[in-house]
Amino acid sequence: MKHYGCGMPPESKIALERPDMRAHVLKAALLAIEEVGFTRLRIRDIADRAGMSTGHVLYYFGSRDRILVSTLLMSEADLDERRRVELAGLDDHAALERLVELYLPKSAQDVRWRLWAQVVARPPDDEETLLRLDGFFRSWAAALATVVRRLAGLGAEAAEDFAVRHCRLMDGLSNDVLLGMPGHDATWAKEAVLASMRRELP
Amino acid sequence: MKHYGCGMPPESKIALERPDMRAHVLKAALLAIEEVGFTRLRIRDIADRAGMSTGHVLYYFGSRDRILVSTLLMSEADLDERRRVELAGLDDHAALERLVELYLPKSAQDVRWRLWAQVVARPPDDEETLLRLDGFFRSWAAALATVVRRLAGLGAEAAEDFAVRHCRLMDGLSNDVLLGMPGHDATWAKEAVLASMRRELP
DNA sequence: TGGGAATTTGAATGCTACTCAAGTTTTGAG
DNA sequence: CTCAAAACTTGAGTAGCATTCAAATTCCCA
Repeated sequence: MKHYGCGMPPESKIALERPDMRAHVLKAALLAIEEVGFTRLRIRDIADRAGMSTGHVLYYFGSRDRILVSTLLMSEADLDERRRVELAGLDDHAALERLVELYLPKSAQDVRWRLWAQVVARPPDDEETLLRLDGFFRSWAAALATVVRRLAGLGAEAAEDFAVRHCRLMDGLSNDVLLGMPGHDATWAKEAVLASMRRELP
Repeated sequence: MKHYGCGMPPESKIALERPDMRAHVLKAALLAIEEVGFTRLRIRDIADRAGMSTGHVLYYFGSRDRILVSTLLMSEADLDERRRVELAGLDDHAALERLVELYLPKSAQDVRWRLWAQVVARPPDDEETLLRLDGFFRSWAAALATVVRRLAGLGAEAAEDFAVRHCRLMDGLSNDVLLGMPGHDATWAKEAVLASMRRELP
């Protein structure tokens, strides 16, 4: 677990010397978002919680947007690991439901999903970051494909197609959860996905 | 076509007297976004193009966020009308494809979708605006349901379910288009949706 | 141990949303 | 028609934020 982000010192040639410091800042960022809320988040809030100055945070990450996308990458990496651990101990039926729960936002304030919304609204311009984000999506789809393959005896290709379509569906449903659309809470989203899955699975 | 937004003068009791003025500002906002780009958009850019002061724009709309959400509402209302007109002249098969084209973003810079991304990242807090946004979603789903009902002879309920699922799928795919994910352009998104639709339609 | 590179700071900069006091125009009651 | 209240309009002012930067400190290794 290292080297999440993409920032670098002004005229950099080589990434910074202390990846620990970067991870430390990103954890502070998560904490800050939870405490002050996403819309009120200032770099100052992150710096305070990381025990350093605002200038120093920007020295490592270059811009506010890069802090946020790096925080998302860390958050996805952590959840990727957590998913692996949790699903290993469940039977296929329970694993399917748990995967959906882990993927979807827990509420309109869900930090990981607020970060996604932020990144979609102000996308990074470097391809490497985009590919890393896509990698996490693929990891989710692969995990879902594995589960439904065993669960429904689908072929590899059919399972992959099913998985990708339903991950995209969850992305779409998440928009409404993030908007706080009346009646469209986390439970609604979960039921909608599972209903769609049951259409195709026996 | 009137009364798109939700802003009001400071201690308002009644909405502003000149809805024309509001529509005028919102058209200026669309123009400004196209010209200066979404990320660089300042209220000043909108005010200049509307031929008024920044203070006046804010007098009508209250905040930058409200301008943007109102612009989205206008954009959706226009597209709603345009969809109605265009689809009326097409056979069911062509209408299905055209509806998908109209719904999806045309590129990563698609103004309507950039507005959606912005609104999801900073959601409005008043329920009325949320319900109006939801109304446009429902309108899209209803239009799609009508087409597939005729096209595939589905029952009303099945068509509605099909339509809602595929609109959500398009929402999810749009995220990748907006991100500028390599290879995931407007054409990719369109093909992905149509492929999913063909799975269920004869 | 000396010096260059990396790190760290917080004050300065600059930009932008938002406020406001002061006018101008519109409206409608009488 | 009259005139005062309400609505409208302005641009200068305020405040808050991301970002820059010059200077100070620490680290590294030859």
